[in-house]
Amino acid sequence: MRFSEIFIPTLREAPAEAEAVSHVLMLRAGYVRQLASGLYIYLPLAQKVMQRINKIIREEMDAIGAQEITMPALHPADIWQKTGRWSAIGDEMFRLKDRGKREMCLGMTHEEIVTWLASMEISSYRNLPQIWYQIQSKFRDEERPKSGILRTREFTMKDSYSFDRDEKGLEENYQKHARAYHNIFNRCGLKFYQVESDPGMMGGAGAHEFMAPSPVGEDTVVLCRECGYSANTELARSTPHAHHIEEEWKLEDISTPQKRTVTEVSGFLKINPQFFIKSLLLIGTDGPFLALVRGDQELHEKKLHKLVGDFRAAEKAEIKEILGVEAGFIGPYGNTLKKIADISLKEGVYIAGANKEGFHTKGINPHIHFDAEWHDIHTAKEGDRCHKCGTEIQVEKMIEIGNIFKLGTKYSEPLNAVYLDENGKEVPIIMGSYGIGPARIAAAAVEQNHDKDGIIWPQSIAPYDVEVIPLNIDDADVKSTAEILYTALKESGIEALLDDRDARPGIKFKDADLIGIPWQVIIGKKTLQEGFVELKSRRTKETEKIAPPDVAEKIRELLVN
RNA sequence: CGGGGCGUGGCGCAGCCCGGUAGCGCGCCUGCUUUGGGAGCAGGAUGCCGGAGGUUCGAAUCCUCUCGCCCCGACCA
Repeated sequence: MRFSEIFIPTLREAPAEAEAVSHVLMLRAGYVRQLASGLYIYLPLAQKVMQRINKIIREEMDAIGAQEITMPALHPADIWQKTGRWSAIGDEMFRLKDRGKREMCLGMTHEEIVTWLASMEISSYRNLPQIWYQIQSKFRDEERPKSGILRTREFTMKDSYSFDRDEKGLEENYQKHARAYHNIFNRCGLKFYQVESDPGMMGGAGAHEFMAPSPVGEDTVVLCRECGYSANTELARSTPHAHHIEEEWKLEDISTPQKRTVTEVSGFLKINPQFFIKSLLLIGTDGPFLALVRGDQELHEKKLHKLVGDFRAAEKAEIKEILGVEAGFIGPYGNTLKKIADISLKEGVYIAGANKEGFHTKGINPHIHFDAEWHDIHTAKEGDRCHKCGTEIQVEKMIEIGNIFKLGTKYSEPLNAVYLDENGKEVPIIMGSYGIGPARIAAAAVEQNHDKDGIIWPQSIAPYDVEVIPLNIDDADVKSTAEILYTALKESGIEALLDDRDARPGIKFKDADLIGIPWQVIIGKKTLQEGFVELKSRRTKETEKIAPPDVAEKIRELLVN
């Protein structure tokens, strides 16, 4: 393609609204433009990148036997009503009515639709297993779209769905997807991790996320370099590092006037927060109970929710009523409330509220002074130890680029997607659902591959393989060499962008670096008189002199590796 | 849903407090010169100052309402 014939509106300065590096660069390099909050237009270069990403996705999906289909983006409400998600999902779903006043929505995902299809068409175990996938638009009325194309209200997603007779089949298809995803993200040149994740409202038995490390990521992931444990902090387990005090603490109430929070009391007594018990009075479905975590830890509400179901924080008046003292002085010692304590409190001696206005109790020994159910209910953080091998864990921000879910029968049961087994017995289909965000692959690739001058695309998903840059097209030799090389490259099956603009060298260099095509062939008058052109790596900026006839061959070699 | 910020030529911004002819840089157009890292000179075009009301002789500027966008937190199927 010729630069003069492709629309690449580069910007010298970054628009003020962009914050994330990938957003700034994709705007500046002329890849995308914003239509409205969370709605983006993909310009020609971005379109090329997306096509290359989607090609890789299709190849790997096809390789595991997945079959591409296309489902509507516009859905009738009744199917969503049958699974309960019509009401379970709130404002995040775009809803509308058709001319007949029938309720409709724009699909946020396609479990309902694909399960409806399965319920209509699959009747026998002979029809199973199946994997169906599509690359389709999804709509989510995000409360806060952000970071350019990372979190938008309309986006394309590769979503696939597996249908099996039993758990064993599901497990096979789940692992097939995991392998396909590894191939896809590796081929796209991303650094990524497969981590355990919370199935959330997708429901079901198990889930993993594929995460690309980046400071603009919205998820936090716990990693153990030693044993490989990796999990989203929304469920990650860890063992907070145990601390021991030298001196013996005897059980005593100490005066802590007006000191309520752990930070205040810890500062007042000059004792580290890890020797405190943070006591939270919560109201569950069976009444009030205390949740206890170590002073330097945070309660993980999702973990607690899994243990006890719905709960809420007690109000001020309730605390006074139940414990006879105001928040800030409550503690586990000296009451018979049900207690759920974090495992980090199992050992050691602690200070906690004395359930007495203005006092804390020092010397509380968990096994002697109170009973509790022991669980991991803290939020894993940097410095904690791996719960599997004891190594210090690391915590990193990451972009979610894909996920895989074991759904089980969550959708097949309500939508009556069943098959008859060999015995003529009706059995619900076991399902899995698997997503990839192609735009997030692109954004993550830019986040992970850029420098001060612009984007550095991984070869496989770059909009073009090579950019040919004649520095002065007024020079007949330079111009004709560029044309000859451009043609030769094309004939070798290499996708080339020829900067045929009548522009100064500086502009061409700057634009080329911004756009980020991995190889540049620079044709300058002086070097050409010596019989050479230059081949430059966008990433390393290293330059090699090559005779023009050898260029196509050399680049083909580079692309293979 | 809480908190903060911003809307002025295509882009980045100043002007707003203290009301009085709408400015700067970049980009764009024309000509000449230039050509290895965003050129120089000369000339030129482009603004319902987000929108609606109000105050005033007069509003980009003051007041009220509204719409949009961004950031932090919460949420995220």
